Amino acid sequence: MFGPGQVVSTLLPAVFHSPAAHFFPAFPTRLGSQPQILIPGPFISYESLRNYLQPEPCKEAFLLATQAVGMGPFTEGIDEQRPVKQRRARANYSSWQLEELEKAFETTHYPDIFMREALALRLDLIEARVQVWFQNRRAKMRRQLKLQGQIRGPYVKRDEDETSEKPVTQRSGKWERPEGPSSDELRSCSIAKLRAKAREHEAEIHSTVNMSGGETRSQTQEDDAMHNDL
DNA sequence: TATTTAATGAAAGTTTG
DNA sequence: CAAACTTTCATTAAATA
Repeated sequence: MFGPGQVVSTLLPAVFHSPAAHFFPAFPTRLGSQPQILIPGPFISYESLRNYLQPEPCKEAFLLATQAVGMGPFTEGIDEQRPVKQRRARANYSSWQLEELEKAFETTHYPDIFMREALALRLDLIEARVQVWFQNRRAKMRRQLKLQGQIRGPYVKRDEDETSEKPVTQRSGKWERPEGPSSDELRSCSIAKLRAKAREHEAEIHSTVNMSGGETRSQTQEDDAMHNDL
């Protein structure tokens, strides 16, 4: 339906960080209170969301591109083989995004690709950010549990709620759909492929589209402003 | 300045083609 | 078997109290 880049092409970072960015799917909970303009999720390309916060492959592509063209502040005085790898700008998630992430975390500590994608779409994030958030959140939980254990003594039963949860849908590092077979697996395969393709394409896209931009800054301040306005 | 937490990279595991 | 995915863990660094 959408070729990668087709939708994105007009959505330059500058546009994306404008208030227009907030036309993207908002929360049902938030929708309850205020009517707002929505663009249905399916009309937003995966790439566009990824572009929203640039993932690493984009950056690399960008670096490579700027190097190739011989432009870019990045290349000056830099060891040719090792271009300075800029760290991604730290995202600053808005309170409503964090709320929803926390809610989701209560549901499961190990969301599968589908849940992450859905969540990402809903929160105007890219799936990679959601994934990283969950990783860090689990790390935080483990830290807290450990601390708790130290305080309470050797064996604290990881009692009740989700603390007793392990990678439920996960088997030693590999994810597995709960319901298991057939169509789900097929879908997961195709999604993985799509995502791989998307990555390839976004590299191309960004090598051209992103010349002006540089790193995106976190959108969430704007989000907050916007959503508080609502 | 200390704390919190997003981002990164390495290592190790599984599945798939 | 390599690639593509996941995980944890340790670490770095930005934002903030």
